[in-house]
Amino acid sequence: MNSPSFRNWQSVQDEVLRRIHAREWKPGDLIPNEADLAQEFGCARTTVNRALRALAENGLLDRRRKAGTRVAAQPVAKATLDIAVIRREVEERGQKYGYQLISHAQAVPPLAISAAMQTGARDPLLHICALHFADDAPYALEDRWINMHVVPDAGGADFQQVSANEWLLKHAPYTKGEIAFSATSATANEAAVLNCPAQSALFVIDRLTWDKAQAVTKVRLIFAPGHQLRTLL
Amino acid sequence: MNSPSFRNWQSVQDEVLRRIHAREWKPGDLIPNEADLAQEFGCARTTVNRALRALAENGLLDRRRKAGTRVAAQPVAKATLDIAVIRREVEERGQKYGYQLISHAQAVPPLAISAAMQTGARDPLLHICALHFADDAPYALEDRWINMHVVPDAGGADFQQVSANEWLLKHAPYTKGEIAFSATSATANEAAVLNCPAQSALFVIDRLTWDKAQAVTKVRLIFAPGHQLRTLL
DNA sequence: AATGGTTTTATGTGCATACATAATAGGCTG
DNA sequence: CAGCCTATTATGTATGCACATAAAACCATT
Repeated sequence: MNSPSFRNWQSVQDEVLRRIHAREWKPGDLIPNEADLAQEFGCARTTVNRALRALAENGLLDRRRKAGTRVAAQPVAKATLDIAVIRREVEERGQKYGYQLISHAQAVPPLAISAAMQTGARDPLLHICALHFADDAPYALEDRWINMHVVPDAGGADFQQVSANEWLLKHAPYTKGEIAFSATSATANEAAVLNCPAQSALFVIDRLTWDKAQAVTKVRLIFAPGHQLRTLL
Repeated sequence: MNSPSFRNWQSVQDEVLRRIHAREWKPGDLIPNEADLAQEFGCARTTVNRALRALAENGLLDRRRKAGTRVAAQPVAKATLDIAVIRREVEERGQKYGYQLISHAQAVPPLAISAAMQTGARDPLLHICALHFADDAPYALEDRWINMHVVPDAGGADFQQVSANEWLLKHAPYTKGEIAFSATSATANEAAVLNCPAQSALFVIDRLTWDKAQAVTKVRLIFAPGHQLRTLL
């Protein structure tokens, strides 16, 4: 059986994947180098490189210069979550999106907030609370602090109509951010707003975004009971 | 100001990022085509392509043949989570890892499990419960079902010593999987094992992996209170 | 045997060129 | 004007070549 010739990087990738799954190359194994594979597959080294690089980005291969390429011993599953605007998230489930502003004011934030955002302990920030609906049922509660020094325009925005979630994406660019997922027990207030029993276990997303060295906004999204965030591996 | 010449794809990427952040190219805008950019930057089109492709993979650009490249209107934040083996997760926090098997038996699973795994309603599966520790405190509770038709070797494995979590990664390859994050309220049993009050809000990861068309394993990881899953954007 | 410098090697990247492919735009025909 | 066909265009990718770079392996010196 002479090599059936793999002429594009996708098919090279598929063949490498096949060998990994078939355990011809086991976790931890060193695989042949690019030049050899290229010859075996009857294609250019660039093509093999492209395929292997893609697999390495997905965490299935470990590559190091000179040391060579080996099958990842512990294939760190890279779950790529798409965190979209809430409106889109709801609409993509085929539900009707609704939005209601709860409060909107300048205030000096709790220390935990100003510390995380690295703003002065007495600097006022714009504080916004809003509720997102899916088919008229509460979907998520948004509790957000905005650094007005970084986003001065936010003062003039009409958060009755457009959610801060959406407005910021369009008007406030960020260079980096961090995101955390956790669970929280519903406070009396949260339970009332989300229309669920107090103490319910709720799924939470905390996000903090930065523009260079300045914090742009910190937001906590608390989802109604039963919410799941899913993705494929 | 003559172009300072961007000679590698990283610097091209940086420059494109700068323009996006500086709003020279706003969300939704069509940006110049690869050939033009290549000329402007004084590099080959291949290099520009590499840079733009990487940005598109990160969701910052939308590219379509002939239609061109535009800045993503709603930069769907792609959070890439690294789901590692629990032992590594704990050790990377600088804590001591511990593991204890709770139960290990063949049993006919609840309907919800056999349905999700698409096994026969009366087919027995291998059921494993175990507890992971960090610095001697309960860290996560693992509740797992294994399809022994797909992983026959699992019968002989010593799950007293090695966690199923780890054993499977090494011995059972999978071709695809799904993962879901949510919150749950601690049952009396869970509370006892995790050493926390009943009704505590707990963070949960559900994972189901497949080898081709057959389910390999379905696992629920319930974390001790306060657990956060974090990543950078 | 420890040390430090040099060679070797596998991956990483850039470039010029060619062709493939998707999708729009434009033109032709009825 | 609707419908179909064709030309155009931007991205996608394969190739051969060259050189860059990291890191392991080797060797010589002390």
